[in-house]
Amino acid sequence: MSDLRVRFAPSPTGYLHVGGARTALFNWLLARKQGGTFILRIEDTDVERSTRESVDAILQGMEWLGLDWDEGPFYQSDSFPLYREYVQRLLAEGKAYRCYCSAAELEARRELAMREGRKPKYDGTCRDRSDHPDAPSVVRFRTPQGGEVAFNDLIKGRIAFPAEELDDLIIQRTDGTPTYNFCVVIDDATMKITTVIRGDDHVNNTPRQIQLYQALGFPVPEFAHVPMILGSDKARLSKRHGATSVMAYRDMGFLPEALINYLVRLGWSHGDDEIFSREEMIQRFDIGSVGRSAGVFNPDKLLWLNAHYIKAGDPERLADLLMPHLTRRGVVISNGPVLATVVKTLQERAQTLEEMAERALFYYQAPQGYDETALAKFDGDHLAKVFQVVAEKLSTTQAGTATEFDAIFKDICAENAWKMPQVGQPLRIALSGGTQAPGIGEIVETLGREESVRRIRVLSNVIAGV
RNA sequence: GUCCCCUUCGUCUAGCCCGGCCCAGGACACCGCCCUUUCACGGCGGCGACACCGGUUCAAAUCCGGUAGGGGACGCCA
Repeated sequence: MSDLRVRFAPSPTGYLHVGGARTALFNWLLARKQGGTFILRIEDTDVERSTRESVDAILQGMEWLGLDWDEGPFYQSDSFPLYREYVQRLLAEGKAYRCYCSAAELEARRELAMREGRKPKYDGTCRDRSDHPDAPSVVRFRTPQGGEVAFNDLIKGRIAFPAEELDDLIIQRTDGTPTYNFCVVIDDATMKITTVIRGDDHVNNTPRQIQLYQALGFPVPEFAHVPMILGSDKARLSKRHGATSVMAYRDMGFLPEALINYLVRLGWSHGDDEIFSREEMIQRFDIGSVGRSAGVFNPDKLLWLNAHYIKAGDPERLADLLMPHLTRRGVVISNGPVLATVVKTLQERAQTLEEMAERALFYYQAPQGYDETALAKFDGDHLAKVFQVVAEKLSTTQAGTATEFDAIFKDICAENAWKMPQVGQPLRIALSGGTQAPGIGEIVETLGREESVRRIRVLSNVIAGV
């Protein structure tokens, strides 16, 4: 056990995306490695955009990935009174003040500053006013001026900002609700977070948060800013690069362990290792080994990892995970082969569960049509002969395993002076409708002799024009 | 515009802190060959990078300086 306390703090304005998932993963990994505490906090201070659906989607994503939290989920919206209290305190101590500038005025000044090439920061209009007009106001933090604010980032090293860069940020809106930068500080402090691991896009917020910690008399935690994830064009990853939602990957037939493995290697490495079990990840993870530069999301590598985990996966579990993909295709498996045995014949041939479902279809639905061009490579007489011989052999044999069936097909080849492809291809077409399928011995074993013979006779009749 | 960050194969990265073992290693993708009962799996091989310029040094991917490029932030969003 250690006193390390980390948190993942998403805002519920959408689903859990891969970037957030990776941040959550790094937090989780560090907590598990050090025996610390992983806290889940929902940052819903933006009442306008936060939704219950998003919260559910995020929790669902976390659960699917197996990122379990020790405390929470906590909702910032439950702590509004607490934030108010701290705002009052800063106000009373003169560390914050009321600002009566309207949003429109501010916007205009920002634009002007921008156009004149100046930093668009708040000009301090209300910083020292002593009147108290009866008008709507926000509360601003009186940020300390002079010197620099620096911190030692666990990933990026020392980062320093001149204090002049920091303006008086709003900590409480006109409607009385607190703003993000203020809430995180209060929450991280009261939740005794020791290490803040979050996205790169927060580095600029860090110095102002540090000033807030100091003004409030809280100890400053450590920070680790993880680089962003980019799309193939090196722009921030977004929907136009493909799926970004964690759950979308589940629906596309990815295994959670594949996504996790992919994500942990995006920005972090341990020598030349590529495959990590959950335990290995926890054992080897080290926040200091996270790279400093942004990384491009590479779907091909994810696919490769997924194929790896499908190959290595337990057929029973895979069968369970495959079910929804089959159901979506209207497949009823009750009258067909046991799904786990079907899975075994497909594990080496599918990169995703979706692909596996597609390839599994023929086991449960006899071919409605046949690959004509593949069939055309053989003449009718040959086909008729092969089907006749095989059907006969199959209906009389005692064989039951793929190996035994394959031996039978070899014998048939020898007896008739046929090459294996001359027998294998026609059979595959009769059994599955096409040429891309498992070995014929495997198919016969899982389909069963009876059904196999039936399918062979059906094609045989089709060819004979019956 | 200002501030902050980043820069090794197409991509993820090892190496960089503690210069020589690196004419730079692994993985994905791609190409070729092999295996083969189709499709895959697998095996073997190939292609392919230290952003640029200068400095320090006997020696630099590794240290220093600059340039360029990319990204992020600048909100009564988080």
